Amino acid sequence: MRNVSQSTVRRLSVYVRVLEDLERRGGETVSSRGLADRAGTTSAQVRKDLSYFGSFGKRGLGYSVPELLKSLRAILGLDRAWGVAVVGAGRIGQALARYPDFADKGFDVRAVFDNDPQKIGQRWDDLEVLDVGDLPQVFRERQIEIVILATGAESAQSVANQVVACGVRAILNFAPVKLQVPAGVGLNNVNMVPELESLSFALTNPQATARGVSGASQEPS
Amino acid sequence: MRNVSQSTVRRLSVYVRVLEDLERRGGETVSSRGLADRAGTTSAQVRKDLSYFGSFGKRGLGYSVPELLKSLRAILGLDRAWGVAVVGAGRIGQALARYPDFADKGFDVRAVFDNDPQKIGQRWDDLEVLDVGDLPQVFRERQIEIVILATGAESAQSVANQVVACGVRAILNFAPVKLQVPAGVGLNNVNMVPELESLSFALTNPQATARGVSGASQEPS
DNA sequence: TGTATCTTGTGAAAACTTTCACGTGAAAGT
DNA sequence: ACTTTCACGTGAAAGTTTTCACAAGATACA
Ligand SMILES: NC(=O)c1ccc[n+]([C@@H]2O[C@H](COP(=O)([O-])OP(=O)(O)OC[C@H]3O[C@@H](n4cnc5c(N)ncnc54)[C@H](O)[C@@H]3O)[C@@H](O)[C@H]2O)c1
Ligand SMILES: NC(=O)c1ccc[n+]([C@@H]2O[C@H](COP(=O)([O-])OP(=O)(O)OC[C@H]3O[C@@H](n4cnc5c(N)ncnc54)[C@H](O)[C@@H]3O)[C@@H](O)[C@H]2O)c1
Repeated sequence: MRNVSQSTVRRLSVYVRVLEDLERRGGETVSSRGLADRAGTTSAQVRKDLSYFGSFGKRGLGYSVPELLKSLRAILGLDRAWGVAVVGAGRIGQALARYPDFADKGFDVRAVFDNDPQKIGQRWDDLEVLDVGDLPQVFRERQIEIVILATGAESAQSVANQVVACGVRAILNFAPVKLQVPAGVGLNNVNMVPELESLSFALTNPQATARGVSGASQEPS
Repeated sequence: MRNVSQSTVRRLSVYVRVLEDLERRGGETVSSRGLADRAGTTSAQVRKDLSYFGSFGKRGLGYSVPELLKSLRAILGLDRAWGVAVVGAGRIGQALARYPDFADKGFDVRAVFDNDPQKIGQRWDDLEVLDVGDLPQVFRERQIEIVILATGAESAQSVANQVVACGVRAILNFAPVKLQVPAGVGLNNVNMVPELESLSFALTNPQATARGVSGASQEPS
């Protein structure tokens, strides 16, 4: 398995979601076409994506829903729980720390940190906001592997440095800064402003945005 | 200007951010290289991106910071204010509605809606949570053009239908569902779980994630 | 004026991603 | 057993995006 593109990985996520849904409904098998329609892509794309990782289907029949789900979960590393910490207990940090979907998907938020004495000690559900000074110790104790960074932009780089120094190798960053992290550390950024700006562009330049979209299947019947 | 790719538009956003920063520091001109280094891309990419929209630089000299900023703002539609509404006054809706960066960038959150009587009437800063039943009237009065959709997944499609019926042609969706919208309506999705899953993949398959990244300039000196 | 230096704008090439199309194996029915 | 149908897996083709590389315009300075 070499050189799998980011878009493929993102689509695998979607396939997992679709397969979970099918399994819940009692579906036994699904074809690349069935998967594609529900995931919003094409059957060829589904087969190509899966082919990077092996052969999972039966010719003439399709894929076994539970088996493919199991395989994809293993590929994405979703067959285990991950220890997650949120740093920055502001509005977005709170929304994220208490977002139930994370735990459902195996991303256990095991700690929340802030450096504001007003915030430290607050209890949210079964989480307590901890002092960012205790971060190294707590990270070790609670086996934190993924950090959700939700401090203000000015502190983001320094927090990133700290958590990397603690051995964390994956950061989901919400602060609007381009973080510098050493090679080998995974970094994904979530930026809302560019999302709005891309909508602004689409509204301003309707002709440059012919993108079909919406509703119909991607391929001929 | 035909067929500008989504990635180009996203990068234009970044260039605007970098240029604003340069302008604040009093920078007069910048080269494609200077812009690229700060934006995390390459000089050729910068020039190519800009070339879709015209010629903005002076050979031998680079780009005038204020002029390029003005041009890019016009291209992205950021030389005006947009009327934004948040639907769904839950945790994430609240964080978004009160996020000061939106207003700074010309995205005016002019209304927040919910359907929960407990939520309706709450005041946040100078926003009041309104009844989603009043949505059509308020949208007309306050000239809402972009909707941030932050309800639970089950209501998302029905809210989308409502706001499209009110003439809204741009939606930023936070609910984890694939919304169906008519052609001509811009739709961007923000999904946190796939972001975490892609980190999980990177942690699980380090060899498939050789991506250099981080710190150094993208191009030779 | 001439020359040296800089950096744009852009075709062409390379790299990457998606789509096509078909050989092949598996199942079902006659 | 044979035929038909289905749908995977995969090379090859098509399409898209990024990178390369260079001609040409602009400035600076002797
Ligand atoms: N609110 C949103 O909807 C939203 C959306 C996208 C991105 N963001 C970004 O997320 C970040 C947080 O936004 P917010 O709205 O929650 O802001 P906020 O000010 O409410 O929260 C920031 C929190 O981080 C804490 N903090 C600051 N420095 C810290 C440090 N060194 N260590 C630990 N904690 C520290 C602060 O005490 C505060 O509680 C910002 O960078 C913002 O740009 C916010
Ligand atoms: N909390 C997070 O960090 C987070 C992150 C990413 C995505 N999301 C998604 O955003 C959405 C909201 O998440 P949340 O954590 O804020 O949940 P929440 O339950 O706190 O908020 C949802 C709000 O929407 C309101 N609502 C429901 N149906 C409505 C309708 N038809 N019209 C108007 N309002 C309606 C509810 O009354 C509630 O106030 C969910 O789809 C969630 O999956 C949340």
